[in-house]
Amino acid sequence: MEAQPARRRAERGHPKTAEPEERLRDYLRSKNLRMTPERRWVLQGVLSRDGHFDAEELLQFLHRRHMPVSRATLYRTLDHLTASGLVKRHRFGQGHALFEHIYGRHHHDHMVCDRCHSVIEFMNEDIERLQDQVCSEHGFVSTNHVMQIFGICKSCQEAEAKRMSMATREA
Amino acid sequence: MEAQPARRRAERGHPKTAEPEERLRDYLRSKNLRMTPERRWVLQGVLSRDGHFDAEELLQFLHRRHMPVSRATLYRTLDHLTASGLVKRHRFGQGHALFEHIYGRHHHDHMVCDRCHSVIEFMNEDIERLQDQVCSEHGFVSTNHVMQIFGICKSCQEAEAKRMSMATREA
DNA sequence: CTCTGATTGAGATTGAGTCTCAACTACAGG
DNA sequence: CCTGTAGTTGAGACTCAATCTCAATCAGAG
Repeated sequence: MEAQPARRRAERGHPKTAEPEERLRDYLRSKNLRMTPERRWVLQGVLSRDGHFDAEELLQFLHRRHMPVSRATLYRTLDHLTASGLVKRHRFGQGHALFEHIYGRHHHDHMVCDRCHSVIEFMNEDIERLQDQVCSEHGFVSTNHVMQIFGICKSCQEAEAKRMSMATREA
Repeated sequence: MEAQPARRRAERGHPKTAEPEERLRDYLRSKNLRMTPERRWVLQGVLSRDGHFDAEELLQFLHRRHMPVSRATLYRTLDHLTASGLVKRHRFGQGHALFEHIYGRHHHDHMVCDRCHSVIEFMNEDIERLQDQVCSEHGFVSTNHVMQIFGICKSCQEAEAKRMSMATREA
């Protein structure tokens, strides 16, 4: 919320990973952990992905890019990235977890289509405020929340409507 | 929302499972599925549990009560109960799914304590209304939603505060 | 440069949940 | 009350995301 020091301005042109890497390093240091090439690679991979991805997908991506990280290390690093607030882990109904990097992004919630599994992001200040209110009513200190609305997205509804009208015409 | 037929009134004294069983039966019939002892047992077990439970726990409970349902059948039946709107499935962070029966209960959301894993239920009309509003803004038809707030509950905060003050006194 | 405790990866392991299939059974229709 | 058939069950095999093991390796403070 405070004004950025002038020094920050000079960094604008830097590679996108420089600052988050610094943040990861700080986190690691605070836990007596070490920066390693593998952790750097995972961070890079995570930042390069838009939207939601799963661990397997990221693993493939890293291998294609000649950043050979083992599955074990990938999961371990995703835990650290989550703990350091650079990444968020989701569980949308299906089996496995999905991740998204939240560095430099605003908080948002999700609508998930039960048909096509597409994900719509949204954010509503009023809801957020009410959530805080509910928490304080219960003396609960919130560190995080998820809100997922499941249903049918607009285009799936339209597809459905079209299919219905076709069927009716035939009869 | 309509007035109940007079016939309903006479059922007040019936065992708690009679009406939900009817509802399950209707659902099964609509899908060309059959009512079986196993499905009845699972329904009974589910209704007898307050709050959240996992599949394994329910399995043990049923076996103790001499209602020997296999793991496969339990999962299959929980799917049907979920589809018929008698049960809700949750995934609070941890690995496995938790269930709760929602027959005769009002919709509610959850706060989950990261320390002690206790779950606080809450319900806020304003939030619900805003969610509907967000959906209609996106032409999204919602069938279901989950909202989970993670953080530290009141009693864990107090425990923490006490521990801190002890530590300080020592130094 | 050295030493120590953190880190890594291959592969084994876990565990929730699903699948298979032969034996069984609910129930609609005689 | 039978009978036929299509749905149901359970033991155990299987899946697959995620975690664990442990010997070899390495980061980084001093």
